[in-house]
Amino acid sequence: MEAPNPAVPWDRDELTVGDLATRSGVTVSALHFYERKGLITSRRTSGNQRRYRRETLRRVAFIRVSQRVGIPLADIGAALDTLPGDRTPTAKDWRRISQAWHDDLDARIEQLSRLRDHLTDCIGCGCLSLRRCALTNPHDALAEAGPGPRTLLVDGLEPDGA
Amino acid sequence: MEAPNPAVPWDRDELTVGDLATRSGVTVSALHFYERKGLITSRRTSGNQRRYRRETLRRVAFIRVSQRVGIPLADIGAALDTLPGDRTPTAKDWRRISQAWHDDLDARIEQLSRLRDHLTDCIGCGCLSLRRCALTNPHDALAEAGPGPRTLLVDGLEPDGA
DNA sequence: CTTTAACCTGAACCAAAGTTGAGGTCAACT
DNA sequence: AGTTGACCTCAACTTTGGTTCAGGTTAAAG
Repeated sequence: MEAPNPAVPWDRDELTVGDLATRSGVTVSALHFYERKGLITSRRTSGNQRRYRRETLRRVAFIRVSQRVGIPLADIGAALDTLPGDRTPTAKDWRRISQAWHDDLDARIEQLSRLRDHLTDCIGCGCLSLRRCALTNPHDALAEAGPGPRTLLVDGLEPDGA
Repeated sequence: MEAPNPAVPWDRDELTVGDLATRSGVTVSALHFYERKGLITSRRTSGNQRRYRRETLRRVAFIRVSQRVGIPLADIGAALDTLPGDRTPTAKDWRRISQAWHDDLDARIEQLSRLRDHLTDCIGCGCLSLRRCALTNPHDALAEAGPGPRTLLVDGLEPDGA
């Protein structure tokens, strides 16, 4: 409840983009980028400069942590959109949306572990490319992930003698 | 030892790009792409068409398996470059270079697990953005990975009341 | 001999997550 | 009043792993 400045230029206890950059450890260009993507928002001063609420610091922290966990920005944005718009998010809110990342992480760890085990088998048998190897089997559930190949591998390698 | 054709057009037991595509499950455009990147090689017929040795089938299988494990093409290429150039790679050769992926996979699983455990802590404490949280600590070894931020987070969030 | 399928090259385009640069404005200090 | 330094926008460029398209050639089948 301090005296508000008359021409709304500098509401003290808002952050400039530079402040936010320094304190979040994210570059200014990245903050602009996040804003274009709708992950954070700002008001503008009479001089068209951005001013962020302090709460934004926590949002940016969440974004960075999420990226570190391997979540794409689009998904992070979708999660942030589930936060209440009418009030400042609480610890409980953050806890809720973090839980989703935890589950995601679990799933990815499991998937990588399965992949590793298959790879171990393949190393053991020395084939690493054949129809009896799970890694190259298009009917394996793992084959569904990832962009690109129509199918992973096809029969007929072994008899060709390569 | 069948009779070789006089004008070298079709050495029977080489593969056309279409053959290779069908049998490896990789599109023709991707094969062209791999070749531009030096991951596979071909000879050309008198009519400028590609002909692949059967061995290439195994190379392509290795490429796809490696991608599935999450290795970038550049690294796959580097690994393939360590294969002997003077003879057809043996199962032992493939075993050797696959072992590197296995170790890589192990390391990534471990890293993700650590990340998950940190996240669990953060969910527990409800902070998910503060200096006492390992996930946002720039001095954490995990912070070294990934492109972009100069540092992950900085002190002073908590007292600001966001 | 003609038609069609497969092949060739090169250029343009896609997504993600930004960075870099040009050209211009705003704000604070001297 | 002038000079910094921080800010603004918009456009172009980066990397990775390809795809799609246009325009042209080759090869196999009828």
